Amino acid sequence: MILNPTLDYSKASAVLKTIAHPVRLEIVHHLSGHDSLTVSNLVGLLNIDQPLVSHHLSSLRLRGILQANKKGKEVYYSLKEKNLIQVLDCIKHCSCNI
Amino acid sequence: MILNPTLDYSKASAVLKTIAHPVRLEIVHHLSGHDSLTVSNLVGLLNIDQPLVSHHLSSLRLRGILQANKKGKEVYYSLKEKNLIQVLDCIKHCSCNI
DNA sequence: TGTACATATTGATATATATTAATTTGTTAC
DNA sequence: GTAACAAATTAATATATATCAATATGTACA
Repeated sequence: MILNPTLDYSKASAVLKTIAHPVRLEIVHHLSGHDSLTVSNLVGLLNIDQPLVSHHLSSLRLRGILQANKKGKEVYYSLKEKNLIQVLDCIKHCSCNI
Repeated sequence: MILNPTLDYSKASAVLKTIAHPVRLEIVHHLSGHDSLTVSNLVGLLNIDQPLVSHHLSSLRLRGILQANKKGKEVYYSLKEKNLIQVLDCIKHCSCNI
């Protein structure tokens, strides 16, 4: 365990930038409450077009935040970077929803 | 105290987007360790041009993350949204600096 | 008043990101 | 094979953001 971590501003800002979008934030939020969800599941939950959901999913996956798991026709997405649950929770509890 | 807060994705993503930049993240980080700092202080710490520092400071101020306090020639900036310290700390402790 | 200093603003340009529509790929089951 | 479905990709366009250089504003003090 790292006791006195410092901040790599570039890396940290890249992660924040990736989740700093209403749709991607909602995706991460939904996935923090489920083990995994398919693209269709998310399309239903988010109520936006499938290609757009796929696009956001792929950018989240490319940056290592999600992981994809193909089973037949469906692709199951899950949160790879579990630490983000803590970050979301912190944001949720903060009144920083200015 | 709010016990079971939900997430306003638009607001939360706007806040995250604002701090999701290496320079602005570093500014917030420095200010989380000091009561307040002048623009010159920050120019020295960040080692980038003054107009660019001012520009980032003003965007952080406009979104309610920092507050400015003019004393003579100098402007003292401080963290208005103290909850962000917790968010930064969380990011720092997470291995989510992918 | 005028000079020096701290900070902010503007305009120009470059770059990144978001969104939509249309199409494609891949899988299952008939 | 082909129809139906799930998901991904592409291309086109719109929008937002970052950066730099130049300049402006505001304050203090000789």
